[in-house]
Amino acid sequence: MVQRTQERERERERERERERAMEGVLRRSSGRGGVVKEETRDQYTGEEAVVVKTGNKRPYHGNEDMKPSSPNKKDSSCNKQALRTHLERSSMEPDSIESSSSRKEQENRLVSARAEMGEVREENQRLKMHLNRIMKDYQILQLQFHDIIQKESNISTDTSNNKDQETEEPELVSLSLGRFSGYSKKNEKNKIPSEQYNIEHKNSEEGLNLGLECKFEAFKSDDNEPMTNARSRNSFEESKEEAKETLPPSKVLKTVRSGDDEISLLNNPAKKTRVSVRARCDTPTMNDGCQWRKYGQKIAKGNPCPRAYYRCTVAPSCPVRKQVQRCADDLSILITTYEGTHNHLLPMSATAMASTTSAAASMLLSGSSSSSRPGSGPLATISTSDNLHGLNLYLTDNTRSRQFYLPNASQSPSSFPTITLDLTSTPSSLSSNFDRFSSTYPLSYDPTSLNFGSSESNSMSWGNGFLGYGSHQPHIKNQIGTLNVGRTEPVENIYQSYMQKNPTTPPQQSLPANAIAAATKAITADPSFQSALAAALTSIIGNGSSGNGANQSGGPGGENLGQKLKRGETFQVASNYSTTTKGNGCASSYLNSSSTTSSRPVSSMFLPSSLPFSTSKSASTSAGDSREHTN
DNA sequence: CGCTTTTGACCTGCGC
DNA sequence: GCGCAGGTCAAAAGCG
Repeated sequence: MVQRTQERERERERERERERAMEGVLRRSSGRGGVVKEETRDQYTGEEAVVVKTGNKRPYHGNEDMKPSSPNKKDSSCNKQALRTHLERSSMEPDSIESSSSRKEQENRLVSARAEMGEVREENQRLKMHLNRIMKDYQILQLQFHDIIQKESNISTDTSNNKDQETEEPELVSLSLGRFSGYSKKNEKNKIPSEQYNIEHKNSEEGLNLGLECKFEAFKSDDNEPMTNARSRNSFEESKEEAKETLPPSKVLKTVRSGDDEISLLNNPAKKTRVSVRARCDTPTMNDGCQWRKYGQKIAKGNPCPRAYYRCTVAPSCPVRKQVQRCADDLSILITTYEGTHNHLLPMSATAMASTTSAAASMLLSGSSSSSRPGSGPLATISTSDNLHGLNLYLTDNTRSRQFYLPNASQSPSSFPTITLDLTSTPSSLSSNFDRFSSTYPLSYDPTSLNFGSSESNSMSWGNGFLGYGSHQPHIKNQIGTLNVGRTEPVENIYQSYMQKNPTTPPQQSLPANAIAAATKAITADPSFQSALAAALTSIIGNGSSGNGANQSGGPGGENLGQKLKRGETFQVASNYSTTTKGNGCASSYLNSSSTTSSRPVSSMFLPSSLPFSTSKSASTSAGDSREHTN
């Protein structure tokens, strides 16, 4: 009996010890677990919920441990449960050393989970900040858009008495935020109702597409649709007449053709503005978000590489086409020439590129439109490089003796005025300009974004309008500005610069970079661009074909794009964006500015970019999509 | 089976 | 008018 009693007492003591041990550990773990609980609660009730949701939306590249907090919380609760079970088991065992080690293990896990959650929370806060900035930018753009539309409506009301609608139509200028807006007859044809427009607008807002798409309907490249801009035609015929008065007939045409792209455009409806994108890419095509179907291939003269012809297949009637060809001089450079305007909703992944090319084309058109007025005097517009943030934009017009950028006609196959966005140049003085950009344009982050090729992919992709580095490129921490493969040093400089400016940004591998979206943003958000654009719009809308409207643009003493185009100057508009396959096929690029001279104040285009390279094995596919997506 | 790619033929514009 | 080059078409082949 005594022994029984003693045994019972011993058992009770053991149980008490177990309970004490359990309580102790649970107290400790509940201290950390409390955090978990609290965060769990916050996830559904507090501000953190938004943050967590935002994080959840982000497909986490690379580090799966950094996935949003809910899995971690789950893990934490599981850990707690496991800990309890483990402690119960271990308490049964006489060896307490083992249980203490396991406790430490559990504690370590808790600590690591907690740290991860903290990181996720910080990142989410940053994302929120970026989101807010983007929203502000969008609102600004929206206001400007409405102003332009109001001006347009007022002016069209004034002039409607004198001119019929047919004449007015080509004068219409519609600005859309990366979308096709329905402000013209043409859009009426396409039956894009205002509701749809609103939806698109809304989508743009939701999708934070800030790309400015300025469409000059007169030049809109809808196939088989003759331009009926009598007024413009008349104005240019007048120009010709003026030229004839002072020049021998043989020189007239030459002067006109070599002097003004717009004249060529307007006199030849078939001529369309093209936007050519040069980028380093080892893959056959650039994936930029749209669906394309190859309809032809030709060996062009002067280039051993065949030129491929693609047609947009997002909508059956979409007139947009593109040509893809490798540069003869540098086979690593892929030249993609876009032609036409999408007449359909673009996928989110395609809006950025579309917006950028549209913006570039619009710059061309706006510049030339305002410069087309003979005797208009010095045009007070912008120094292009300034306005475009140092993006390298080259204008090519093969009708002229001078040819820019593109070494031979085969690469600029037509007589269309072509803007080339050069994304291949060597960066220079990035950091000095980066500060401005980074302070103005928050880096956005979207891992689903812009893919340029991939370790497995043969295609370079522009996803979601964001350039992003693949998760499998953890060594690339951040790329702001130029995307440049194989130039890690400049990247580091940029990164350092950015870090100085944005100390809160962690050096994670996927630091946001949306080269195209940022390029568009930079182009469109820059005050000088806005003034230039406003000038162009004003000159078109407000002055019609008269030659007086050119002086309304921005900076005094400036020279507008069109005039420069007349002389065939090279414009630095394009982000020097390059991608190459490196190692496993991943490429990194960065945008940079190539203009650093003091005479040309540099406002470099710093395009925050991350470049996840798509992982499709197909030559024409990108990650997650069996079809090619390009813009 | 449907879609895409390939590829030779055809069309068109331009220069001589 | 002819030749050249760019661009497009469409049938055949390939692919999932």
